Amino acid sequence: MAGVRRRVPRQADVARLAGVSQATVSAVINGRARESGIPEQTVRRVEDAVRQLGYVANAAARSLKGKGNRLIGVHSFESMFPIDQLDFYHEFLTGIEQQAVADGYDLVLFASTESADGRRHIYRDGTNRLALADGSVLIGVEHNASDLARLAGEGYPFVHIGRRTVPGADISWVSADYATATADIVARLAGLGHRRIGYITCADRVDVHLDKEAGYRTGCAAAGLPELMYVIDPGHVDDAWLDAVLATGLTALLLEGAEIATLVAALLDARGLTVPGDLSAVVLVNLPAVGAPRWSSLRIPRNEMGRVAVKLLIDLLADPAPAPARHVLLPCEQLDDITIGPPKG
Amino acid sequence: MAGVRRRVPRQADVARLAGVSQATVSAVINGRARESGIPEQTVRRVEDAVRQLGYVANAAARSLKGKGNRLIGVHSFESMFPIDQLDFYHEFLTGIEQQAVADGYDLVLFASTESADGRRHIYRDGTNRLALADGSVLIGVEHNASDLARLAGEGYPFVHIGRRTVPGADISWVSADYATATADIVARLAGLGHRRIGYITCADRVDVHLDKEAGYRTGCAAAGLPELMYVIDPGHVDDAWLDAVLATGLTALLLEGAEIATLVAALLDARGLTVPGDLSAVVLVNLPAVGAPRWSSLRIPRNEMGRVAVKLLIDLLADPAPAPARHVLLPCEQLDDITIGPPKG
DNA sequence: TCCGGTCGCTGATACGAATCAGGAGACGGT
DNA sequence: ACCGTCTCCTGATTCGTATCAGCGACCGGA
Repeated sequence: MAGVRRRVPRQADVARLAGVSQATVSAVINGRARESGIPEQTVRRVEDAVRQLGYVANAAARSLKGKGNRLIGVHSFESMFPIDQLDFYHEFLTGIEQQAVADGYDLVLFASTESADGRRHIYRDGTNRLALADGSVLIGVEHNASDLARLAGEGYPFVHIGRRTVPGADISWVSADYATATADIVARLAGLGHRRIGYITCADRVDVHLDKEAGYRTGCAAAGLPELMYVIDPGHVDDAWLDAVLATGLTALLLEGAEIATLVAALLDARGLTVPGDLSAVVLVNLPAVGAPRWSSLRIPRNEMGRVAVKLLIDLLADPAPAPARHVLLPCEQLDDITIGPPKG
Repeated sequence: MAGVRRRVPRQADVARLAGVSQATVSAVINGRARESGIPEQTVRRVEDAVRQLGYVANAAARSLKGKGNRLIGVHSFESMFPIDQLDFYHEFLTGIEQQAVADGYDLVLFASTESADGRRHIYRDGTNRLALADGSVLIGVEHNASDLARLAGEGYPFVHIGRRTVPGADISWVSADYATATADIVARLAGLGHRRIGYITCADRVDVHLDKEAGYRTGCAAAGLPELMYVIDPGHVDDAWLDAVLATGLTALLLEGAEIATLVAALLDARGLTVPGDLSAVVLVNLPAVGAPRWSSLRIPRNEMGRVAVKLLIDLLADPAPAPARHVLLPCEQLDDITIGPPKG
């Protein structure tokens, strides 16, 4: 850092240098020069002064006046770059960044809101730090319904990545169309001749799980198949449980997540059962590269979700009137067919 | 965003409800009640009013009043979340985020500065968007010396990740101690009996490469070994080249990067030579999980570099006087020994 | 009775940018 | 000479919060 650390220049400094008033500087900077009847020559003088001083508008002052500062917040309810979830946030962020680049926005990653337990809060010490940004994209499997409701109640513009329903609040979100994807998979299996398709899920279900469940039901109904749902506690699944499940004559399995898939894969393996030889299987999430069986799965369009969330948010920002919440469902591809086959026997 | 958009309450509203002045509300909210001599009873009245109205401090007004935004910028000279460089930025960002969390800062990822060619600039239209943040961390293998010099000249506080020397400017940076690590590896190989240790590098060397080169020279000098440097153009390396190199009696190789390592590995493989049986090899970068030979390599402490960069920046921010640039070298571990062995024969 | 000293607050002001009402000066018309 | 109009700009005010100087009331001591 060479040289003297001069005070950050303000509009007043620019004005002094250009020999005009602060109000004129503001007009020029905000492109209101023409309509304010400021001649080209003065505009140039101001612009030169801006360049010479390296003036940049103070974000706080700008948003205090109710103006945007081309800043989009990104808030997650846990650390954004955790080692063990590298892929998870990364893909969303990629999409978010791409769209921000395209629209000329910068991103604010809210990190200051983390409390001692590692959770992140929207409201902290009575302040809503998100207010610094023009609007925010919220991501997170976890969520704090009351914070979300409060944020929506304040009229703060935000878009949630992942479907979220909060009683009493209408929230804009972008989600993957799990329901349709799941129903399609059921249809596909039914088309191959499967008559008894099971769905294994976990006990603490949030919105995203409910979507898949609904899709499963729809798919079964459409194909005239029975619903065979198994709500399990991953800690208490053993051979006996598998026996009971297989005894019902299942020929195909949908599995809610990577953890469940890993568990079931181990049990099947111990039993000497093969996939898809003995049983077809599809996992309803993006599988991590390691630590999960290599089964057919869904491709959740995380990059697109990030992009669309930002696009949607910018739409909301452009609309000065309080617009109704908007919801976007993005199609969810089914990834390869390696563990889908005809029913055995 | 449902419902009536009622005005967000301010301190004045709280004050009216509690029957005190706005200044009193401010004092209570900022924990200055005791020192301002406000009795417990009044504090409670104010707190009740805060709860009743759901008052939340306006972050913009707050930081307008204070001097900083508690915003740290992160600028890279290319897209921050590129698919093909996932690991590269990710680890730095992890460290940066961790330290930001620890110190209660938020991060601004500058995305708006990207031009059509995908490069990112500090100065756009003559203005410096980085000024939005209190200070910034710059990352990037590429760099624009004149932009850096200008930024330093303006007195803008920043820390570069990776050693950078720019003529005429004194730049704070955090780097890995490549020189020591490289010298150590040479010493280690010499200790195993190697007498002819080669160093293969590329033509367009920047600061980081020069550090390793210096370390190599130091190591050779300390062990009394000859310097055997090969500056190659990755596009023009073939069997003939390998013949020439091997003819000099090399028993160990240091390789500048993953690309060079991959290339040499292919040539050795074609020749039926094994590592470390025929030749010991160490790569002087973090190797990617795929697309490179699994050779011994350096572990570049990217996470720590990110953390220390933020810490250093916050130090600089805390110091109102123009501090001299500061430089930090972090130790660089050598990762496993799988391709290091005694010289053949 | 008057002075000095807390206590418990309040009023005024500053932060930096946006906005609006208005004003000085030039110019043309009568 | 006077009015109206147009051009080009300025002063004053606003946003919500933090902070500081200071003020009235009350109390104890002389």
